[in-house]
Amino acid sequence: MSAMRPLVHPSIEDISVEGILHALSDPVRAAIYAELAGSGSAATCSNFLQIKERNIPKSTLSQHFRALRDAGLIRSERQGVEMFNTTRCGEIEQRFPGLIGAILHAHGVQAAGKAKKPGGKTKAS
Amino acid sequence: MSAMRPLVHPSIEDISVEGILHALSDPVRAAIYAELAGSGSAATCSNFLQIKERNIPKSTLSQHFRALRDAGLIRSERQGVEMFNTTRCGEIEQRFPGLIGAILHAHGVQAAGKAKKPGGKTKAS
DNA sequence: CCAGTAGTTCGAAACATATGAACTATAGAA
DNA sequence: TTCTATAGTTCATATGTTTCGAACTACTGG
Repeated sequence: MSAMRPLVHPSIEDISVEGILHALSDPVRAAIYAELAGSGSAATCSNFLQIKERNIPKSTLSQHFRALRDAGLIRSERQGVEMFNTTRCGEIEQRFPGLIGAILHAHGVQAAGKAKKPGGKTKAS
Repeated sequence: MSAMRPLVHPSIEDISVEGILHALSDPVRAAIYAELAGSGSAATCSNFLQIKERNIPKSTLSQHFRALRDAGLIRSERQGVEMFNTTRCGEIEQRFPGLIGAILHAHGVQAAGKAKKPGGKTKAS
């Protein structure tokens, strides 16, 4: 029982901004996506069992990859026993120019800031 | 009982990309924010009781404004019995250049697309 | 002080997310 | 072919988040 659904990728027109933002608003998914986009090459799920100094259970990782796929951010293809995941940056750039670049850049800025002052807090109003 | 907490705005350094993306991944909040950013002027909560052809209950609206405020996207100030809300676009642009612009632009692209083909769907793979 | 308006808080229901255990899918060895 | 190992998925459930009506607070002008 409980068949394994075939992989579904939304067509480019069905990709929504809300979906993209939601998918990338999770720190683990953002890190996975940044890594995939940065390397420019394909990677398997289990390359990310350790990320951001955390251990992610593989069931959770699987869900994260599904979220990225459903949002239209990545394309996943089975090759033997593994899954190869690549970003769909190019397509998304066509539809929403500058979006992915700005988000990745912002994540970079934030990471750089954290590295400089590890525990820094300033007053809020 | 149940005092009313004073308004809190995160300082610019405590604003996170994840927080911004999460706040703007909700269609209602995205619409509110786009409106605020587009007009460039202040607006009260109840200006948005109708938005995107939906009626939003005011308790829900209040939570949405809180989410935007906590994410650092807007600044709210009480003036008499009303709240005046303005975006913090300028500050965020300093910290995360291009981010807000790209998101607002993407929302614009998406709205334009929807207007053209109201029920259009294409094949998924 | 009273009534009216703007927004907030509370509590419960509806929805979403994370994770261990059990599963499917594939490859290669025996 | 059957057995074993590896990679990922699904399911059940516990935990967290979101929504929204009802009741509240805060302020203003009689």
